Amino acid sequence: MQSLAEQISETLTPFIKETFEVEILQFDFQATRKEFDGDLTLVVFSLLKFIRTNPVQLSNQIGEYLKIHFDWVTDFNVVKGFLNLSIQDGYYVQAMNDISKTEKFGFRIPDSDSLTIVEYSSPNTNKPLHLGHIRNNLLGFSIAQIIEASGKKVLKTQIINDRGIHICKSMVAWKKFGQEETPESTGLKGDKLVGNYYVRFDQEYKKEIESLIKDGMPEEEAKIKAPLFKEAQSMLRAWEAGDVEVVGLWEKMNNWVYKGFETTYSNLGVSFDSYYYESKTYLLGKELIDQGLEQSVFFKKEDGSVWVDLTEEGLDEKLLLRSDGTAVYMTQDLGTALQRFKDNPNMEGMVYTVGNEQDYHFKVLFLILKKLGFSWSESLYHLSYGMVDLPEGKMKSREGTVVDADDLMIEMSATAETLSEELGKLEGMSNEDKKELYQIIGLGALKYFIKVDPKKSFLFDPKTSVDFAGNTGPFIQYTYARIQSILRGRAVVAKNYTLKSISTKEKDILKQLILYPEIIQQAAKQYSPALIANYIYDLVKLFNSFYQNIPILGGNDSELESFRVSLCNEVGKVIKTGTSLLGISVPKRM
RNA sequence: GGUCGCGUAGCUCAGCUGGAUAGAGCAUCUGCCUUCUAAGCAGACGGUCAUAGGUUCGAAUCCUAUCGCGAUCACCA
Repeated sequence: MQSLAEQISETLTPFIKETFEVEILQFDFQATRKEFDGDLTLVVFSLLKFIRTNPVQLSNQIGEYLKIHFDWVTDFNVVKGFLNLSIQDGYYVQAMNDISKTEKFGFRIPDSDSLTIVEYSSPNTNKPLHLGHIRNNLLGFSIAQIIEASGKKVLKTQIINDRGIHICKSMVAWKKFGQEETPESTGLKGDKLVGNYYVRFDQEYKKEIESLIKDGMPEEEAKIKAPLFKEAQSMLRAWEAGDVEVVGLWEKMNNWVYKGFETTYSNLGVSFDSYYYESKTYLLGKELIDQGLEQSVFFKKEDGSVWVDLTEEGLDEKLLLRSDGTAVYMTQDLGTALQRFKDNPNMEGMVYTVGNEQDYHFKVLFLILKKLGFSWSESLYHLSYGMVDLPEGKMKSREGTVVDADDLMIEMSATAETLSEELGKLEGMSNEDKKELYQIIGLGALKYFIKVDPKKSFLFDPKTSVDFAGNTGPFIQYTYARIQSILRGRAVVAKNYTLKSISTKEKDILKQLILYPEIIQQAAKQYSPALIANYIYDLVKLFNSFYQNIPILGGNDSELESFRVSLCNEVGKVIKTGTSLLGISVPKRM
C-alpha cells in the first residue's frame, strides 16, 4: 500500500518539474504538529535546494495545485516554509479498507532459508543470575524476535562458560564444607546452592590468607600459597587431565546450576534453541590457531605463545595461546564461532549480545575471523549494551552487592499484588488467576523499566521500587485492557455517548499510523511486533465505532480477523524495511 | 596516554538519517470517581540540550576542539 506522502509526491513531481524546470526532487513530509491546523505537512524549505524561490510563495502554489488535483486534500495553510495539508476523513476509511484487502498474511513467515544466530545470556556456572543478566536476556530475546518478525529464521543460543578456575572454587568448597548437600536436601535452587559455595570459598580463602599474613608471610605470596587456592588449581589440572572423580563432580554441580537457570529463564519468558559449552569448543579453537599459523596469519614467539598482529588495523598484538599451550578466552570464542557455522552452514549472520566492556574483544574477534578468510565474518554483529549500576557503583557478587534476578521478579509480582489489593478491583477472581495476573503485571513493569537505550549504562536503585504509574508497562497493559473493554461494547450503547479524554488521543494515534507507517517502526523499539499489531487492530475497531455512520469494515468477526492478520503483515513489512530497531543500528545485511 | 561510548528539566529517561515554540514519567501544585477500569484524565511549575567554534535558509541532531563521567588497552573470563 502506498502511503499518502508517496501518493502526493507522485502527483507533485511532474507539476514541479515542468513549472520550475528541475531534474531531481525530494519531498520531506512530517506529521502536522497539533498546534497547527492540518494532518500532513510538506516541509517546503527542503525544496529550496532544488528550486531557488520564495518558500511561502512556493507553498501556496503547491497547496493550490493539490487542492485542485488531489482528492484527499481538502484545505491547506502556510506557515513560513511549512505547508499544512488537511486530509479528508474518507482517506482513513479507504486506507483501512485497502489494508483489509491485503492477501498476504503473517509477518513471521521466513522468506529464505538463511539463518541468523543470536547469542545472549551466556552466564558463568558458578553463581546465580542477576539484574545485569536480566538486561542481557531481555535485549537478546527481543532482538531475536525482531529479526524473526522480519522474516528470517533465528537460532537463539548461548555459550556457557563451564570450565575454568571459577567453577573449581565452588567445587572445592562444596567438597570440603558441603557435607553432601544437594538442591533436594536443602530445597535451594541449584544455582543458588552452587553460588553459596562460591561465596563460601572466598570467605574461607580470605581467612587462610589472613592467618598466613599473621605468620609473617607477605600478602602476595599468601594469596598464591593458601591451601584452598592450591586445591582449586590442582582440581583444574585434574579436570583438564580428565580425572573421573573431578569430572563427575563438575558434571553434577553444573547440572544443578543449569536446572536453576532454566527456572529463571522460564520465569523471565525467554528461551534458547541450542547451547554451546566452552568445554567443548576450545579444542576446535586450538585447531584454528594451528591453521592460522600455517597461513601465517598468526605468529609464534620464542616462548611458544601464539599471537596475532593487528597493529596495521590500529589495534595491538593479541595473545591467542599461552606459552604452555593452554587456551585463552579468545581461543575459545574463535572455536565457538566456527563450530556454530559448521553446525549451521546456512548461517548468514550472528548477533552477540554482550556487555560493552567487551567491545574491544569483539572487534578483535571479528577481525581475526576475517583474516582467517571466513566469508561470514562480515555479518557478525556485537550487540553491545551498558552495564547496570547500583547507586554504590558496580554490582559485585563476592561483596554481596548484587540484585538477584529471581528475588527481583518475586518482588515485582509482590508489589503488583499489594497495589492490586489496594485498588480492590480483583474481587471474585480465583487465587490462581490472581497469581498469574500479578506475575504478568510485575514482569511487565520490570521489562518496560529496562527499556533505556542499550548503549547507555543504567542506574537501578533497589531502595526505590519500580514504578507502576505513568509511563510504565502496567500503563500499557491498562490502556490495552480499556480498549478491550470499550470494544466489548459495554458502554457504546447510549447515542450521545462521548468518550472521555481517551478518545482524541487514541484517534490521533490511529490517524498518524495510517499517514506514517514509520511510527510503527518507532513503536517497535519498545513493544513486540505482535503487541503492536494487536494494539493497532484494537484501535482500528475503536475508530470504527467512532464513525459508525461510515461503514469501514463490515464489522463481522471473520472480516475483522482477516484484517488483523493482514495488519500483522503490514507491521512486519514496516519493521523489515527499518534499520533502526531498539535503538540499535541493525546492519542492512542482517 | 591510545581507542570507544556517554553528557537533554531537581530525578529517571525519550527525541539524534537536520525542520515550526525541545517531549514523557517521577517529584511539587490545581481540578476531575453514579457513565468504561482514577494503575487514569485535564492543567500549572520546571531547560544556556556539558562548553566553544564551524557547516546552512534552519543544529539537541552533522563536523572540530575542550571539559566531565565510564569502559577498554592482561599468558583473567
